[in-house]
Amino acid sequence: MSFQNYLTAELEKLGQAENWPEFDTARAAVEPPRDAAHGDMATNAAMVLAGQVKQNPRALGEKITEILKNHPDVTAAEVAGPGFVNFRLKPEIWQSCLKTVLESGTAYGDSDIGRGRHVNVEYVSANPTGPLTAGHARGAVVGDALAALMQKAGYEVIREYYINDAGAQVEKLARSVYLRYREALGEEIGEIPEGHYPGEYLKEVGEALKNRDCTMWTEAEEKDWLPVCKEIALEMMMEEIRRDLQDIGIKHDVFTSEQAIIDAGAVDEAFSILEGRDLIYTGVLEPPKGGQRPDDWEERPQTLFRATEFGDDVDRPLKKSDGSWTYFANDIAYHWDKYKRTQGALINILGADHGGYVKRLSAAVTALTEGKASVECKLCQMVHMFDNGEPVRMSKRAGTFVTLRDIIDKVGGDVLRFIMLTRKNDQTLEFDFAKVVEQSKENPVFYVQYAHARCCSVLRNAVEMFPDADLSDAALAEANLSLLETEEDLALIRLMAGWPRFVRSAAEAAEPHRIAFYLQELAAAFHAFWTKGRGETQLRFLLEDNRPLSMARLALVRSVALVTASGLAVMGVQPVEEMHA
RNA sequence: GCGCCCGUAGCUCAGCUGGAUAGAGCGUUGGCCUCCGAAGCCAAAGGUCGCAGGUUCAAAUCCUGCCGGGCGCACCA
Repeated sequence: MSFQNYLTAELEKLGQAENWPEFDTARAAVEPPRDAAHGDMATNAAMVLAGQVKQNPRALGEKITEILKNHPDVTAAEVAGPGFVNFRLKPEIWQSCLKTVLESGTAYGDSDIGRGRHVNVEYVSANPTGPLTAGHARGAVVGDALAALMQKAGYEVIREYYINDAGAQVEKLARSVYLRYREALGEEIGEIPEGHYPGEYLKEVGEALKNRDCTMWTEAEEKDWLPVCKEIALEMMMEEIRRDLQDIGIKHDVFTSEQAIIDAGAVDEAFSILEGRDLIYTGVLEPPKGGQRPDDWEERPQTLFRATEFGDDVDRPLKKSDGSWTYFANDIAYHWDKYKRTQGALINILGADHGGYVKRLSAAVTALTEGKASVECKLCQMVHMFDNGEPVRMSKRAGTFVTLRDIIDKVGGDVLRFIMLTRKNDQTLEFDFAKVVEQSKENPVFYVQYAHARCCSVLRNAVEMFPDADLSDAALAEANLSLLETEEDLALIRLMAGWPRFVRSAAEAAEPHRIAFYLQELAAAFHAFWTKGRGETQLRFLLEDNRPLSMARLALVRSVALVTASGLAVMGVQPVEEMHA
């Protein structure tokens, strides 16, 4: 029985015995205290209940102390501060945690809080009009790590990519490709005109079209070559995007095409549902006040969705002036489709520049599903690129920007992934090409990997020292773990014992970056232990003349490696076993 | 003008969904290599948690209003 349940049950009894008024223990928690010096576990129950049952918190704390002391695993308990009850557990409780780690491997920390429920994580979803950039990289990593985290927490996860292959942007793309096609045929095209994508990356698309169709389209009209250019451009761009993603270990389960959603009539369907609920009307929007008023603003009636009824600031247009659907209308249909397919929660990972979009989207989802579902949008703030402290100049208009491919080539996927998770998603992130490959403690990637490598190194040395010993995880799990009784041993064990709790709360908060911070903390504790062993022989992992303790310490070291690997797996980073200069 | 996000040590950032004396890295100062990897560790100094109210046993955390910075603001995606 958990301490939480034990305590609530005992408090119920006490309440009856002492004739307390009605009380609620929901906010009474049993948790490890923030400061380990306070003990192994602590509860705020006395403070939560004091007001409800009209008793002095410290006096109530004394009674709770007695209750806890009766628990077989508790060795000591005391009231502290304003009414906390701190208590200590038998060392065996902690030591046995290592056995669990060794038996579970990297599955340690898995939980079932998701209870198999479905969650759809949509991420990247970059326009297929160019290569993925540094900004996309962040969303890609955050989304993928979140998906892995939810999986570890017991959710059934669908990883999805929405391809914006309809609308004006892809037509612009197609026209740009047509220019490159004519260029490939030897024509002098000069400067790429306004309203086209200037990037060099389209040259190879034009080239490919030339190689396939020769001069077939040179004399054709736009209505004939446009679909051709569009198709080949989309195909090649998506291929490149998939390849980039694959090279950082990202593979989506589902790619959904915006055009396919439209073609399937899903937009009409969603529209008529909303219309049936009287959520569509024709009206005139006010222009935005203040400095940002567009100069080409024309006041005219539009087909609007009553987003304001669901918390948005204004009602939102569903049709453009030419009568076609807006992006938003398509997106409503897409989310309706996604909801029907997913049968569960929807999470979108978006760039910060889409911040103004989330209210209308959740309004639409709430409206369509009649409140049965909602979409949670996580916004990733911008990534600022540096090289050794110098900002890397980027200009979208000139077509010069740092691509995901650049980063992979320069620092590799593991570094990229780790660094992208070293900030909370709504915090801007600095990415410095020079710093992220530095081999020192200020680089968290290195610091954590180094800890893992050191663990592996100890295990390699153990083979030398005890050639006849069975050092498999199963064997180490049977070591005499009660020998791990120093404060240093227990500190490390406590940290690892908290891993499952940590994973759960990170999953509940949908914050994968926390994993990176946990791993740094674990690495720090391990490095500290290591260094202490240099001075105090008894704190070394391997003691030639003390085989039982060595085996127990190996169980500890191996556990550190496994927990680290377990965390890195969520982040999608490969643990390294050796690092040499 | 409106909406969303951010404001915590000199700098870059955590802070486990309201808990005890607010933490880490860099930088500064001073220590630790006959011994498992010193690419590491230990210690010291450094804070009105942007400001002002409010909620309660308890606020960096929740609410309101300001101040400062970022992003966005019909028919783009």
